[in-house]
Amino acid sequence: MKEHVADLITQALAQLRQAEGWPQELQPNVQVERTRDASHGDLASNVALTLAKPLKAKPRDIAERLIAALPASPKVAKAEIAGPGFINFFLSDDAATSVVSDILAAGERFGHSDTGAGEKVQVEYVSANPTGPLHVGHGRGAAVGDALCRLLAATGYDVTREFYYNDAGAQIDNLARSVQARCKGLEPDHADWPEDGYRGDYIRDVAAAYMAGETVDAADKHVAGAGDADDLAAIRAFAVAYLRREQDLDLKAFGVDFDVYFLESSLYEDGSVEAAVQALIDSGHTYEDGGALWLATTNFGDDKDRVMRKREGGYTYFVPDVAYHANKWRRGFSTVINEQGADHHSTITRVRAGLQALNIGIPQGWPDYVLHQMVTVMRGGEEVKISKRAGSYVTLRDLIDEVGRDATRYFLCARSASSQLTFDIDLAVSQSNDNPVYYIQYAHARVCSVMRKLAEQDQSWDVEAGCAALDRLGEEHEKALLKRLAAFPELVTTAAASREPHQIAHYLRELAGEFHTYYNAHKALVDDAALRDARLALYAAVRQVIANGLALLGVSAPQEM
RNA sequence: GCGCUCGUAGCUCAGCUGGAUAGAGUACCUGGCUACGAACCAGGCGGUCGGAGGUUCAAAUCCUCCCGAGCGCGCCA
Repeated sequence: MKEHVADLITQALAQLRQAEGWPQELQPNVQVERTRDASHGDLASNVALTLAKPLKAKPRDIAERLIAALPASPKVAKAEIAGPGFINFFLSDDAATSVVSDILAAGERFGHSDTGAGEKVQVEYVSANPTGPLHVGHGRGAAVGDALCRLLAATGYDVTREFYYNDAGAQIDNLARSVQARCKGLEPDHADWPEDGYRGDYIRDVAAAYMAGETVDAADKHVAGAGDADDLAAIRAFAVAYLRREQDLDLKAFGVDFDVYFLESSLYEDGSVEAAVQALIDSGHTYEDGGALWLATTNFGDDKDRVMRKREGGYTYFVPDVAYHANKWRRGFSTVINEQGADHHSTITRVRAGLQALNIGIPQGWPDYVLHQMVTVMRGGEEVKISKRAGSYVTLRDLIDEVGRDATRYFLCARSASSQLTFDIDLAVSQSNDNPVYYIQYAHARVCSVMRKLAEQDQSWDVEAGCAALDRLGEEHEKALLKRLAAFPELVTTAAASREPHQIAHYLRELAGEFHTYYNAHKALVDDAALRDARLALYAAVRQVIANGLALLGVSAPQEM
């Protein structure tokens, strides 16, 4: 509809270039937007305002001529000048109500598009180190990353979801030593406890399982506890498998899946790290200093050069990271989005610099990043920091157990990722009008309930009858709903393009609110059969869009609550 | 000190990427179930958009400088 109106304006402009002698080179970018205020019509354009300067004329005069030159359209009832020179368009009744039949015809695909044209996109998210349970921060990454994948898939991209396991670094050695210490009965405050060891209670659980000879199934591996407290390699393998399993269970409970689990260790095993190092050396951007090998990332915009190989030997984390991203590029992902906590933002410049240094055709600014800020958890007006399981932070499992999957997912992706998030447990668990998740789900359940009621009254309704009677919709509340519903497809497109799932959450709150208002103002089950059919069609359309929107967030749409 | 993010109603946050009178929820006050589900609705109260300049027809939005908050700034990952 936006395109249609923009097209009308463009035609009017073309005519005025002829009739009024307006300059041929006058080719403004015609913008048409949905209005916020119903008194401003359905769509509005600011072209006249942008033309005022080049034409040296008053915006309102220009608007007047444009309106006079607009071709007639069955979709537009009227166009009028408003304010400083806006042109407001009021849709015809047919054009406004047609969205209902569109929605009911498209079903769960309404709002979906082929914008992405099948382009391969990879989203890497969560990527937690296998050194402990997932915490709230990982939960935010999981909720945002998953919603992002759903948005991209809905807009026609071929999405690969990937989880990167940092299973090869010093922290894993630290994990192994921590578990070993527990195997030997040491407590974190003991003099022989490893420096910077992991102190959480879960380490004790891992040690106990190892000593008891339990078998852990994680991914495609089966690892049995050897029960030998002196076998560090065995402890290490067992601990990693154990914690991976725990994380997998957390993610499963959260309803988050991945297509690829990529192991950092595999980059060492298959020679990718060595190959990347050699390629960087060959690029001429490396040098030796102080016994270490450096990459001159300052050649690519970094504020200081970075160490690749330490004086004592061994590569820094940065090197496999470059190898990993080169691997992503070679797998054909023209777009890669890394969803991470903002505390890792400093790696962005250096990874991109490393990829530029490789000189294998990777564009500058590749890959994309979506960074989420910290989450603080509140309960009873106070910040919660302690978790029984982890010893130091609130785990994702704690949250899911306490407030449920739907509320957790909704709260974690309902805010813009770039803002710090306060997760209010009291609000999330409240089954009352305080809780936006239930508010939205309730709107969906309400429509289902009305449909059930209809069946109880032994009456029937179908899409065809509803769509045939749409001209009966004319109440202000109905117009508002129609307008809101019509905005959904472009919302999905812009939310995907700007990588902002929270836009969907915000939209759903508004749609649900308008539906509840309408529901209270007008009954659907009226004696006038045609009016009833039309209103039920609108109900069904609202239900469909709520279901589709919630699906993009990974939140369920219950039939009853 | 440098970099990234943020600062909007008492509180939690939107603000469609520069548009019209800055919006929701919550809290507080007032009303509405003999009702297609009250997990709901209607009304009221509440703002120098952190501050100051600048850009232009138009700035919460873009630029500069301050103030404040969070996160980074390792031969850790």
